[in-house]
Amino acid sequence: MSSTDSDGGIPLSVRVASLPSNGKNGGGGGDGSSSDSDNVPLSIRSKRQPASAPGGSDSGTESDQPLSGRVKAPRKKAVANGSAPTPAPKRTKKALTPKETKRPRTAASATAAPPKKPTVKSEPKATKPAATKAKTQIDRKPAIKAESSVAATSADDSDDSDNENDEFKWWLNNKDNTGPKWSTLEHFGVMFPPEYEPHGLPLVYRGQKLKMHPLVEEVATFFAALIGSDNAVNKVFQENFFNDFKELLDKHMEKHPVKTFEHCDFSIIRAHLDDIKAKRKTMTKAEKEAAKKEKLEIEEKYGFCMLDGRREKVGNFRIEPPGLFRGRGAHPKTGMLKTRVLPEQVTINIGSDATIPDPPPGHSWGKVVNDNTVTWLAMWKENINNNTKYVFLAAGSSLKGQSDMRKFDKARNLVKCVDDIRAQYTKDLKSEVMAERQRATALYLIDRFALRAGNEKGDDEADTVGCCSLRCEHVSLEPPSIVHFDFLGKDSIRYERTTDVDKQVWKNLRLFQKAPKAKSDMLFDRLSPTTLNSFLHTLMPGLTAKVFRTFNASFVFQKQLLNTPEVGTEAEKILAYNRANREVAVLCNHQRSVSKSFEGVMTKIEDKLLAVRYQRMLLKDHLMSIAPTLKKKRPDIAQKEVGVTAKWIKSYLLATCEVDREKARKKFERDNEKLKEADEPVIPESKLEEQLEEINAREKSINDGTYEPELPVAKNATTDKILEKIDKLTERVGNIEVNKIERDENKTTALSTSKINYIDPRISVAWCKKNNVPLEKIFNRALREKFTWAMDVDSEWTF
DNA sequence: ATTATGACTTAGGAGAATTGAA
DNA sequence: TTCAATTCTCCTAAGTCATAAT
Repeated sequence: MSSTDSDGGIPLSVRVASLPSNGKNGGGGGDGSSSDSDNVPLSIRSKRQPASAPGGSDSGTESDQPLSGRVKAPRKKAVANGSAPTPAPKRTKKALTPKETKRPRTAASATAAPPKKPTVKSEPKATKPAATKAKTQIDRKPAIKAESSVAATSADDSDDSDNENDEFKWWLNNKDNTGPKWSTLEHFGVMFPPEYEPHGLPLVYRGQKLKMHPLVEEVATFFAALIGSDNAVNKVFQENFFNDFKELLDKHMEKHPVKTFEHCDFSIIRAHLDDIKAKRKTMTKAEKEAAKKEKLEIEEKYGFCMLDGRREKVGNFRIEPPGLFRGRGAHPKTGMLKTRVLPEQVTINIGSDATIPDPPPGHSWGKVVNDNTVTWLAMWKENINNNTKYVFLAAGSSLKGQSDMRKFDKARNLVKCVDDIRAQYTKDLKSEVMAERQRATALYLIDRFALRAGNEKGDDEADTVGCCSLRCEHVSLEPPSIVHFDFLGKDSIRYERTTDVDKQVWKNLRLFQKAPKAKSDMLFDRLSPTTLNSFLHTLMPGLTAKVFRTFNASFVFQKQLLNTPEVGTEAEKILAYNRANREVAVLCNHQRSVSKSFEGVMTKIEDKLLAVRYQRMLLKDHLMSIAPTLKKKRPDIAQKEVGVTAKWIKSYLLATCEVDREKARKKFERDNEKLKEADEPVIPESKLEEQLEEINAREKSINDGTYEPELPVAKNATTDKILEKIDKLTERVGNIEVNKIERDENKTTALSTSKINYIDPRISVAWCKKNNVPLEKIFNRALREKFTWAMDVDSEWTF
């Protein structure tokens, strides 16, 4: 988002008067760059990059460079003696923070005790009935009054706080975010995936069937399930998989013959998996019902917790099942075996007064803590990268909602000071101090192009970068001020873009690339996200690099929404909304893979559109012949239909013949089948022949040019009726066209990510109110739930 | 000062569920 | 009703950033 955007007639009351960014114009050089950014043509979209490096476009040298071989640029000018060449000893600090590990409580002693409710310490209202004992779900009724829900919910007049009423409108109190995250917390722990059930099917090795130990078989089955996916043909994936697979073979099976991946044939197992899948498809209604019910029961139990006495939804209560690690892009560890998580590895976080959930029979929890400074309910370490996995509350929960709102408020705060900040970094672009100049340049990129901060990554991860970790090879310059970016960002999504930048920025980039730096050296060698962020803190409390992304996304969105037609159908308004959304998605480089059905679908839409136009044409022609004077009043009926050529009409009509024949045959078969079942005489073949003959005649007349099309209205319809029908068709044409345009523009752009994470929902709510568009057209259920806190704003609210 | 860890947000893809066209 | 296409949900990887450990 550029500076010019900010003055571009934005009605935002919030904007601060002066535009330092323009001030930069004065300094010369700033201008050109800023202007282009407001309407980034969609064509700049970058493409997803296949598994290898991006290819530095210009000299192309590096694109096939092995990850590991990459020379990491010396951060901080190689700070004295190349001390500790990275890999520092892993350590195992533990000792979870506050309180103490609660009574470890063996499975035996805990037995069947769902959260009993003597929950709260001091609260008198803790009326939990003993009845809870037998329940399998967390009680709906809050055990305690949320003490914080003060005024807002003040209608909390106890008696009937049961349902709707007790909805906790936390966003109406302005609570600060410091201090503990909760005071009481009860939950049922986590759900473990089912044990592996061996199928006993063999691996085929060099043509020989090999029955495997269950633990080996399980892993073989993981691979079999991926046959047909990109993973299965990825060399790194295969190698990593095979290493772990082989290790298990060696461990569990004496003298097995397996030596190389290439000779392994998993197809028998795969066939079995396909079989299971097919079987599942043919489940009866009753079976489906039963499965659904079971799922619901589980969700009812593990899916909720009691947080400060309120029932809240839990997000991912399932422990991740074992499988093959599917690292994205060129991840060095992709394909490795992600091992099964045992209860002994899981830490439970729960209120000190709550009943500790039972671990699965015969097991115990690794640890139980009562840490109310964090929001997670459970935690474990995953074996691939030694990362911590958490069980958090769902997106719609109050905890998540609160931090979400805080995030957007912070971004909104930036609206007020962004002009000053831009002025500051524009000035710093010319700083004598290298570190400052780099910082300013990086900040410019973050602000203009919504780049991520770009933390350093290890050699055991995919080589992706963000702003601070850009290497010289990722940026190529072209005088006088064109920059070409090409690098892999988060999730190995390629960022590719050619654009004009501020002249000083361009000069700086050239300076930062100067010899003796190599292509693989860091562009910003005097900068790290830490230093950048601590500088940002001095400009605005809580400001970090990522706030710019949120700010710019929401700001651009709000600005783009101004293109909503004031008069227009709902569809047109929604199109404008989605376009604004798309603009943001493009800015943030949110991509998705083109669905395989895309081309076909587009053709179909095109055909549908022409078919409707053809219908409309027939009616118009008819009207012109029976009431030629009408065209004075309705000039549109004299207008030609675009695209409906004689050639198209013919092929269309012929195609209908084919379709109709097919239909007739199908119907014939179906009818006869029914009759057969009912033991009644079937319709003779001749009947079908008759119908087909009719169609053939039609086909012939089409070919002759003697065919007289049927009108899509009754023969004796009045002109008014016909006009009415024409108007209906016109509306359909409009809708199809809108749909077509939108779809094409949407091909590779993912709108959801920005909608979920970057665009302040209050902008959308206000827009809906202003334009009379039902919110459901914009936000699905999950979004409405996630953004409850945003629903109250009025139509004039601005970001 | 630097690195490691911890906690939390952001991300795209797979598969399930729903919707729409025939 | 049936099938295909679209949308939604779930899943979990991959980021950011603050803070603890060294």
